Amino acid sequence: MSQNEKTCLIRGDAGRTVRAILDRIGSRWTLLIVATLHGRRLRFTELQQHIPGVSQRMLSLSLRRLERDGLVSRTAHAEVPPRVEYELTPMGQTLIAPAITLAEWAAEHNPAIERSQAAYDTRED
Amino acid sequence: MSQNEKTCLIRGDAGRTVRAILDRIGSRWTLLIVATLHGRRLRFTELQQHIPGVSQRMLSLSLRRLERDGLVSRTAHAEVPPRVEYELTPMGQTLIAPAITLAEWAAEHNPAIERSQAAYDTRED
DNA sequence: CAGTATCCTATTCGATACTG
DNA sequence: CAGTATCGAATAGGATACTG
Repeated sequence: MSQNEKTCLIRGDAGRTVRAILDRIGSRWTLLIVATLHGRRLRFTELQQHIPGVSQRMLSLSLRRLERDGLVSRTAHAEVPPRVEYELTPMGQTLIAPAITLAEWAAEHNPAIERSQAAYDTRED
Repeated sequence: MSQNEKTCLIRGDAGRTVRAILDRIGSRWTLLIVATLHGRRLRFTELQQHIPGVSQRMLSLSLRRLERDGLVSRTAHAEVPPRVEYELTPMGQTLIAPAITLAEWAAEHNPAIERSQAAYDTRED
């Protein structure tokens, strides 16, 4: 299968799928949460401490969405005070690899992108 | 390098980079434009025809951002009526592979995600 | 043809306060 | 501890009209 055919995954019928995924992982905190949960289970407060800047509200909303998508599992222990633990589901773990691919691209090309932006902006001034 | 170390690409200092990238490709039309330009150069109107639902405004804004990032090049021919052609830069072409990786993940797991969502929603009713 | 400008709506997100 | 509710600011995005 050529790369050009594969590109249809983004453009074609599956394109709606890709948009649906990007609507999720494109959300500010989602990918960060998945990466933070990689290889361990954490409580709500622990997650919040590992992810600087996330508000209770956004952490809650993002976790609920990830749970609904079946990427993260939520385990509430019947204790006082309450204890809730989050971890990646098997499907959630499969997202790690593509996420890393994207991250490596980002890390590799970011310097060039920033140079391009700077050049563009000085031209436009 | 272990996958756990690589995950730091998402969480660590490079994490800001990843967010910067996601702020771009996470934008509704960006990835679609890149995929549409894969292997060919197209004019503004042609792009609009290939990407159903995109408004002039969003196509323009997205192209300007991609151009600023150095992922797309814009060539204006000095003619009447004006003719402007867009194509991927070499760096823009390197984005195709990671995008496909993500798209393949999306295509493969979307059925399971939709089942999970349906199950979650009926539970919550 | 290839845009930009303007207006308006919807969604996202942060801050704060409150609860089982 | 682990959230939800509410409010307001910022941003994204669509529709329409106008221009070099």
